[in-house]
Parts: sequence; C-alpha cells; structure tokens
Amino acid sequence: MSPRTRTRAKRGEGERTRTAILDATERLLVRKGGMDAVSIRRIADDVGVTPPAIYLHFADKDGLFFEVCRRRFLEFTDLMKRASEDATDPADRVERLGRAYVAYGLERPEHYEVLFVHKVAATVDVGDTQDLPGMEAFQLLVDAVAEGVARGVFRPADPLLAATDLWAHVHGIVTLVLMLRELGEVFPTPQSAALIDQAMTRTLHGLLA
Amino acid sequence: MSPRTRTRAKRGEGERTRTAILDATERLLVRKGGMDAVSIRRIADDVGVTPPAIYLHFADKDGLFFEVCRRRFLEFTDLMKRASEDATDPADRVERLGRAYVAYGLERPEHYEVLFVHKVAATVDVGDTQDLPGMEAFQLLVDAVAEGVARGVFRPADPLLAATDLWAHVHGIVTLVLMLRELGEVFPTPQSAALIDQAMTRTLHGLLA
DNA sequence: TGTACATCAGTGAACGCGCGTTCACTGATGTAC
DNA sequence: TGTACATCAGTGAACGCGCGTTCACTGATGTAC
Repeated sequence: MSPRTRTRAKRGEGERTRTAILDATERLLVRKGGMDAVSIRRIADDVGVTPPAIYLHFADKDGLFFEVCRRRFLEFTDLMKRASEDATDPADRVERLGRAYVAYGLERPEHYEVLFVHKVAATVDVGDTQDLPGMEAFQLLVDAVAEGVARGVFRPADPLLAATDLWAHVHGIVTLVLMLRELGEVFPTPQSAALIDQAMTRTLHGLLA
Repeated sequence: MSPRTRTRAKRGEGERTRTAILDATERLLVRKGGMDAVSIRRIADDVGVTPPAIYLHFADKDGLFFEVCRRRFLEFTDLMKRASEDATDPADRVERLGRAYVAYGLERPEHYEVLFVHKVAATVDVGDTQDLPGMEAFQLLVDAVAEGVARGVFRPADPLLAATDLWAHVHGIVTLVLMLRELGEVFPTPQSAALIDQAMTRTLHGLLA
C-alpha cells in the first residue's frame, strides 16, 4: 500500500474517481500480464483508494471490466472509421481496414485481448445486434466487400461470409504474432511487417475478380 | 472430496497414477472453462488422491501442464500427417491441412487452446527449433507451399512467410468461431462449415497462379 | 527360511497468499428551515 | 444567520474461499543377508 496522497473527491466529484479507476484498470492491463493480473485490490491501490471504494462506482468486477471494454470499443471503432475514410476504392478500403486492424492489435495487445480474446463483451445484454460494441466497425468491412462485389471488382461472394473470413484472417495474424512474440526466438517468426504484406497480397488476390 | 475408492498403486506401478493424473487433467480441461478452472486440488480429487501425491509425479503445476501439452501435440501432429498423406497435389494438400486444422480446433476447443492460445509451450527450453512441439506439423504446410511454388502451381512466394500467413488464417478461423459461439446469438455468426469453405476458396484463389 | 531394512506411493495437516465482496462506521459538505 | 440534518465519498476490518506447495509421517512391498 503506497502512502495515501490522494485527496477525497468533493461532493459531486465522484465521477472523477470513477474515471481514475477506469484509467488505472487500463494502465494495469497494459503493464501486467493481462486480465488475470489485474485485481480490485491492485486497482484500488493504484488509484490511491481502498478496495471497497470501487463498489461505490461499479456494481462488481464484471461491471468495471465491461465499462473498460466499452471505452476501448469506442476508440477501436473510431480508428477503423478513419482508416475507411481514406480509402479510394473497395480493394483499397479492405486493405486499409486490415492493416489498421492488425496495427491496433500489435500496438495495444492487452486492449486488443480485452476486446477480442477474453469474452468480456459476451456478458453484455444487448437488445439489438446493431448495439453490439464493435458491430459498427465490422459493418464497415461488410460494406466494403459488398461494394466490391456489386461493382464487379471482387469475385461474387456473400459479403457477410467473406467479411467474417477476412476478420478471422487479421484476427489470426494478430493473435499468432503476439503468441510467437512470447515464444521468443525459437520459432522462425517472420517480421510482422512482411507477414501483413503477405496476408494483404493473398487477401486481394483471393478477392479480386 | 469424493469417497476414496482408488487402491494405492503397487510398487513400480507409480507410472499408472502419473497417467491417471494426466488423463484427469485433460478431462477437466475439456469439461470446465479452460486452464484457469483446473487446479491441482481438483485434479487430485478427480484421480482419487490427495494433492501432495501430484508432486510425486510432477515437479510442479507447470511441469504437469507441459506434459499435457506435449501429449496433445503428438496427437495433433499425427492428425496433420494423416491429412497430408491423403493429398494428391500441393493445392489439395494445403486445403486438407487447413480443413483438418480447423476441424481439430472446433472439435477439441480446450485442447486447441492449450496448444495455441495459452503459452504453455513457451515455457519449454528447447535446444533446437526442430524440437519445438508442433514444428513437425508446421513443416508439412511449409513443404506443401514450397512444392506448389516450385512446380509453378502457386504464385511465387516465400514458403515460410506464406505458410505462416495460412497458419494465421486458420488459427483466426478457429479462435473467432469459438469466440462467436460463446457470444451466442447476438452476432450473425455464419455456419462454420460455410465459413471454412469461404476461407479455403479465398486461400486457393490467393495462392494459385 | 526368517528377518531387518530400504524403498515406494501415498496421507494429513498446515503454511501463507491474494482474491472479491460485505458491513458498520466516519467525517466533510451542502441544504432546508 | 445559525443550526439540525441528509447525503456523499470514502475507510477499516473482516468474511470465507481456493490456491500451490511443504513437511513430517505411514504402511505396504520388495530385497539382502
């Protein structure tokens, strides 16, 4: 327990503590070995507060992690949107989305894992598919594929199916590279830049008419 | 603690208990929620033995899990070899390997995760790359790609790089489908059969000259 | 052939640990009269 | 303007839990002499 320096939030400033808790959780997530290494007690300690204080702001640990997940999905979706905006045509859009996705995963592994490896989002009680966090980003990819197919630039394909396959592909690149990184020097891991180039080349050859 | 029915192993039969421990670990791994749900105490209870007895057969928990990992890799490699043997040409071989890989992952999710998601194998102290568990199976894929490229059936490519990309692709299919399964009905998850067909179609279009 | 002894496979109790969460309480701050 | 009171943000101690691992010990089995 570090010396308590934090001053108690004033009336109505509880929101500030809540944000501090979320920030600390994400910081710990990045620094330590993923989800399991982050505990309520550790978070509280980092914020400079006692563990029960967490429960003033979140129902329980799941509630806290779900909120972290929601915030990260907002950031992720924003990133995908910007990647998509720069595109000139469907093939270019697919490639930009793919590269942005892999870059996000490799640059923020722990955040990526919160979103796409641990099933945090699975605890959601969403009313509609459209409300699913991350759905908006996925739709960008589906639309890009659909447009390519409609214009005859891509081979005929079911856009939803093809987009899911593309998602699986880049998801595989991210998780595999992260795993091989941990494995160290034993496996002849290619440079991730070369691997993503190879993946994009094969992807486009596979899609283009 | 269940009523102790198991009879103590006779002199020289300690190996039998060791096997029982490994079997129980794998059984628990399949039944419960992955790695974290399996504890020394739970394993011992399942075998019908007290927790300290585990330490007569394995140095520690890591040692036990590493041995589980080794056994599963033997099975996995065997599966890949058989899939490879049936192939008639490089393209067919790549497709058979891919389909067998995805089938393994979707049919035995927990075993798959032990091999390719948790970094159990990363704790190995292998002398040579060739000794890496699973390396033999990966080499089958590298060879298939190399042969296709050499024969001019595939577009020119670095076989190691292309094989890693293909691995990433099928790895992504497995982990994504498993994740979407847990997510339930919210996401419009395609039938995994349709998805793997789509993946193989794109793969071959991407590879073939 | 009988017996002392080593070995093997295991037990039972305990260790210290960190965890999520609950509960009764506190003390400062703002508000109503 | 002064004061009783409600509220808010938080504390401190404790709950029961399951975990990996260690340690001293046991009792059956095989072996050497």
